[in-house]
Amino acid sequence: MKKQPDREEGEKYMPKSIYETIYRDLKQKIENDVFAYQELLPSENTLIQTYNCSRNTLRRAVSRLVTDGYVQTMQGKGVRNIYQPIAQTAFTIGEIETFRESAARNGHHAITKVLLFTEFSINEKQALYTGFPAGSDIYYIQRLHYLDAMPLILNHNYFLKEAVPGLTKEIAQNSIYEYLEQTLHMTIVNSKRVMTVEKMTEIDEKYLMKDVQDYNCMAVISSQTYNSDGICFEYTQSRHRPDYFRFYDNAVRKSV
Amino acid sequence: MKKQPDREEGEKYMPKSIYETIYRDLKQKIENDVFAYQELLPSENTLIQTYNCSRNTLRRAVSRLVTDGYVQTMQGKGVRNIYQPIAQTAFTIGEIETFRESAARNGHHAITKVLLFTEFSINEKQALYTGFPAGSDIYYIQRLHYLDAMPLILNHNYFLKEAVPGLTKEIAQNSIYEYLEQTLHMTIVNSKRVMTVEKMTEIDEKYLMKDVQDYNCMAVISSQTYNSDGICFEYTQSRHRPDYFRFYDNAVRKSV
DNA sequence: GTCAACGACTTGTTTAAACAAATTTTGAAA
DNA sequence: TTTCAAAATTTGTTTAAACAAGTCGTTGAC
Repeated sequence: MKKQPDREEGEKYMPKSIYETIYRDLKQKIENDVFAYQELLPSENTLIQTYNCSRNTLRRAVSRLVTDGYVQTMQGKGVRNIYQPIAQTAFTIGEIETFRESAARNGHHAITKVLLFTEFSINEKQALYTGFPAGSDIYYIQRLHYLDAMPLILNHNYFLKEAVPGLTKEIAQNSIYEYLEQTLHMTIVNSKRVMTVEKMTEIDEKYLMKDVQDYNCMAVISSQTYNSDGICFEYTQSRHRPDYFRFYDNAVRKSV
Repeated sequence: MKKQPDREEGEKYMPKSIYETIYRDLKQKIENDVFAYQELLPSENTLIQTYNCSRNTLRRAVSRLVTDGYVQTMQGKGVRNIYQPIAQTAFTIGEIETFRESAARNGHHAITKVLLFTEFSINEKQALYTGFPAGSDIYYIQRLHYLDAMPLILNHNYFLKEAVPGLTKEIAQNSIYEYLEQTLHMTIVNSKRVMTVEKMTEIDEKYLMKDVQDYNCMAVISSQTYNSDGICFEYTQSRHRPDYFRFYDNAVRKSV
């Protein structure tokens, strides 16, 4: 695995680094049962020969599998496969990906409906929970996300206007992130999220919970997203229909 | 930063690796505003001289800060501090830590009450959601966790008996994890978790939700925990009082 | 046969070096 | 002064090497 080919214009995605190529290959092998659950993967030395790479590069790939909860390393013993496929209800969160991407990945059909598209300036109260300084000009968008014709998520988006110029209702109806990345060439870096359970609002009731009996709460994910300039350009509150909400996570024990 | 001293018996914790020492030092400096929000940290070369370590070791420390959402690296520019302190409601999840540890870290007083301590064998139905093979002998424990005299969490613990021998009601009342680590010398490695919102049960109502108005849901975290032998020795369902539940997370955008 | 020591093999940590890629600074030319 | 190209500085990727530490099987002494 000596060199990676350059990526061409419009070409399908290809990992730009060796360790990521190896990571994806191992991950795919684990998902497809090439390595059995609870069995040891081939040793570092073996995999180094398989991929013809250096030890550091291989270890870098494996360490990502560890944080994904796919494998577990044991000093002196080896690397054990602890991956088990999960029964998916509607879709899986866990990375930064769009509703569309997430739906497609799980074989569903996604539609987005824009309920409200407007602009205003952040006041003192909003500054507290959005993290934007008071007085900032923002786009405020309410969007309803359908999965297979069923409304599942109500999003309240706040986009910093100076960081995301030219946003329109049409873009919001398709994919805002596609616009950010493809047109504005923005690079999304990370997203700080807080998950809570909140009581249903009238808007929730009207758009999401008509058919849902008994529940009076929503699963809420509030997030602040940063781009590669270190600017927090988005605050979003995602209100999920509770009976279809699942959030997956893997926690690795740090040395105590 | 040439060598780390050996850890002595009963000594207070000291990181056993150089990169972790650096990670902790930088983290603490960020939390204490030694580096201002949105400012660049000193460059790699500067920090290498500061800590007298190699570039790889320093970069390893910084990469943990990235996954923690503390900093953001920008090729050609530098490393930007994006840490902002969070207003904590009751406590923070995000790592594998005990209720006691979590409470203490946030300056609260924790009490645990054992509601039920029993043993049985897993049946077919339970095998589905616990992940234990049918027929496994397990301890089943119901525990109520109080924070500052307020009941917040109701835990349903399933411990694999052969992996966790000698568990008693007394241990459950104190700290099971302390028993696992100190007495059984077990090493906890990782924990796969799923977060959902579920309707309140009679038990929830009886123990947790007497004073809580209007909510009819619980925040539920179901987790499977693995030890260093690769054995899933624990399945736990944690049912949280919704108005005090917060789950923090930082998602890093992987190359798209 | 038992047990300890050794060696082989595993993953974990650290250093060093070279090159790539992105950005900023410098400085010379216009 | 402005402009542009080169140089310096920054982080990103990869290789190589050495040693540490944990596990396991073998061997040999008893």
